[in-house]
Order: sequence, then C-alpha cells, then structure tokens
Amino acid sequence: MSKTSKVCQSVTGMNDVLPAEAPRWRALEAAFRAACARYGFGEVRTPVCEYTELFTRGIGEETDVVAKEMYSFEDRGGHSLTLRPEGTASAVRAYLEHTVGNTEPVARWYYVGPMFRGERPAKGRYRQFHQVGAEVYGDGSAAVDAELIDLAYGFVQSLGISQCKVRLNSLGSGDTKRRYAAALQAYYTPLRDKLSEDSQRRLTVNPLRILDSKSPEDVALRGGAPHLLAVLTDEDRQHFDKVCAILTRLGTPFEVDPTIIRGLDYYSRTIFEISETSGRLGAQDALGGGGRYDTLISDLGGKPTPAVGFAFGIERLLLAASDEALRADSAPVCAVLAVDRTDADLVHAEALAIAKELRSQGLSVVVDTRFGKLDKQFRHAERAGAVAAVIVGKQEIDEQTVKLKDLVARQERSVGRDVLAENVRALLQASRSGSPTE
RNA sequence: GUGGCCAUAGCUCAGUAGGUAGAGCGUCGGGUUGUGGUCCCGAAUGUCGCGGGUUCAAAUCCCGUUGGUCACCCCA
Repeated sequence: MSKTSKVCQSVTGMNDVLPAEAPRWRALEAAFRAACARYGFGEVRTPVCEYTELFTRGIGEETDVVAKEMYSFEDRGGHSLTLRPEGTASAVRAYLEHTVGNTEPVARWYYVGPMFRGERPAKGRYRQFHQVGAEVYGDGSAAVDAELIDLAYGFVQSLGISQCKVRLNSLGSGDTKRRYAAALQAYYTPLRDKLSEDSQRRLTVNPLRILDSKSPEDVALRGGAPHLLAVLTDEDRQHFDKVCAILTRLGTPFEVDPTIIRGLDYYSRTIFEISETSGRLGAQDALGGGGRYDTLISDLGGKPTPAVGFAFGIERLLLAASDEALRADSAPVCAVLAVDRTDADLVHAEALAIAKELRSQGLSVVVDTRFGKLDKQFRHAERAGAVAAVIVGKQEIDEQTVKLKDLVARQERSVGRDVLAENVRALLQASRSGSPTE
C-alpha cells in the first residue's frame, strides 16, 4: 500500500480488527460477560472521554499514566477532556453521579471497552487498547477481595491460559504507603550510588518502584530492604491474611509478592497482578491486575465507600489464550447456488428469494451473488463453511423443486419447495451434532 | 520517552561483489455441455514504506522520516 499521505493509515498504535480476527474478540468478551454474570455483576457503559480533572485527581498527578500518557484535548467550550486511560475512574464517576450508593449498598459492575495511553507501541501494548474490568463498591471485606481475585483467575483459566500466576500483596491503608516509602528512602539513600540510574530517580519520585525494578544492581540490594508486609497495621495484616485464607479455601493459587506495587496512586490494601509465565508475551507479560481503592470515592467527593476492582488487557489475553478456548461455535451455514445457463436473471432472483426464505427461518445462508460457474459457486460455498447447498435452475423453478445437497456426504436429492426449509434445517442440525471433532 | 533490529506483490518471504524485481500461498480465468476439497494451464497485482543523497546506474550504499518489532521505562 503506497501512500504519500496518511489518509489510509491508522493512527500509530491504534489497530483495526478485521472479520477474520473478530470472532476471537467476541468469544473472549462473551467469556468475560458470562463469568461476570455468574458472579452477579452488571455491565456499566461509560463514555470514552471524561473531563481531564477526573483522571488527574483520581489516578494521581504523579503517575506516569497521568503525567505523560494521556490523550487530552480541548472541546469547543474550552474544557479539557481526556480519552480515558483506564476504566476505574470513569466507573466511579458514574457511580457517584448517579448516587448509586444511596440505593444499592453494594454495587457490582463490569465493563468492556477501549482505553487510550500515549505510550510507545510494542507487542501487547497499544495506544488504543482494550480492557475488561470489574469493580465492587460498598464492600470492604476481605471476602470480596478474594472473590474478585477468584473471578479474575477463573476467567483467565477459562481462556486456556494455563501458564500464569497470581501475585498478591498489600499496600496497607491510611499512611502505610507513605511510611513505607519513607522507610525505603531511609534504607536506600545511603546506597544511592549503587542503585541503577532509573532507581536513583525513583528514590525521590516513587521509592516503592525500586522494589520491582529489573536492574541487577537493584535486585541485589533488595534483600536488605524493609518489607512492606512487615509495616502493616494489625488491621491491614488481618485483612490480608483473611484474603489469603479464603483464596486458599477456594483453591485459587497465588503467591505473596511484596514487590508488586501497581502504577496508579489510588490503591490501598489488597493488590494483585496476574501475569503470563510462558514468556511469549515478552516484557508485556502482565495480563491484568487490580486491587482495593478505599479512598478513591471520597477523594472524588463521595462519601467514604470501600471499593475494589481489576482490569485485564484484551490484546494480551488474546495473545495468551488458546484457540480452542476462543473458538466461536458459529451456526452452520447453507449456500444457495444458481444454475443459470438459461434465464439467468430469473434464476438469480429465485436463488435470492430462496435464501431470504431460509434466512427468515433463522438459518444462515450465503449466496455467491457473482453467480459464476457452478463449480465456482461450490468453491465459494465451501470456503464459507457451508455444510449444505440448495441448487436452483430453470428446471427446478418449473418443477417447484430444488436440489438439496449434503456437502459433507456429497449426496443430493430433489426436494419440494414447500418443504425446503424444514429439510435444510434438519440437514444443518445433523451436521452440527454429527461432527463432534470439528 | 531511550537504545537495538526490521520494512520487497493481499500473506510468508527470496533477491548483498549496486544495473530499473521473483517464488509459494491466496485471488481471478480456463481445462466446452448443470456440481466443490486433488490435478493441469494461464492471468492480474508491486513507483521494492516515504523523502533526500552518493553513482552513468540503487530494492541493494548513506542520511532523514514514517511504521513495526525487541529491550528499557511503565503498564493492561
């Protein structure tokens, strides 16, 4: 595709999903919706952009997401809008705007949709990417944390992603994070020169990040660093222990990892990540993650309401998921072919009329409206996945019949027009139940 | 945002002592009379990502740019 302009070029990092790939997306989204439904969640749909302030206040001005990755612009009224970089802030905004807390003590919501971050694209990382996520408002219990993680893990399993692990940590509540950051600074400051360049910067900006650095020099120093779990309050500790205990009872595998931090400021207490461990996602092996954010709702002006949620990247799940798990069980297809050696226009119209008639019965019907030679029409039918073909020509029209061919058994018989639909339906159903391996 | 690698038909790629392009798959047509997965024959499609430079001559060398990719950063 040659081009001197960008007219026919999608925006960097924003991709098309063509019909060949779309079924996998639909299957994944359907799996997520089904999982959420089983856990009592309802869908929330919010706009793709919000007033910028929602994100700067909600996610945190200092986070990378807000500081350098947002797609912001001015609308005609001079307001600063931002394409949502994640789903939680929008969902919380909707929750508050519609005062859901006043009528539902606990709200369980899920969402599916595009998010936008201006990062450098790579495999599994795009500027428009898509997430599925779930949130629970109004329940601060360890039980809901565990249930949510269980939902997330079960969903990943249902996609046939066997090589993955759940890592769990607690950020504590109140000023635990700040106290811990101070403790880390106290530990690392004397060692500053031994830290990686990035971590020397992190030391002042976000010391917790030093913990999940991949630089060898940082990894070497990590051993002596104070442990986050060690500085938790008794209550936070109990909450965390309870989450672990319930997960164990549910049989949801996890490992406690004191180094996971999460990139958004609003998290407190339970946080978790689910990553793919086969290595085929490269550096983008984080499939999803989430945690508790008990102060976000009050930070945004609501009354204090505990909340917890998670999100997964659809593109990454798609990379990791097995084809079997995402196979869409599409309806069997019937093709209508026209023998048009004589009275072509009449026969073509009749073929379409037959197709319409079958479609009105709820059947999936394809017609190669180019109406080439019969063998071409057969090839077209085959490629469309048709298991049955209706063949009509001048002779059949005159006789008020049609040829009905079983494309699998390669057998054909003459069928009266008045009983065509039921015969086609029977043939399609037989093909579905008769081929368990495909 | 930083660094490395890559960029040839719809797809996968071949084409390096620089001389204006090929294969497989796919697509389309044909193998005469109304029947498909094999086989045979034939055809179309690329300003070799884009722009500039070196050269008599560049897909092939140099620079820039755009896009992709890998690592980092960060995250989903």
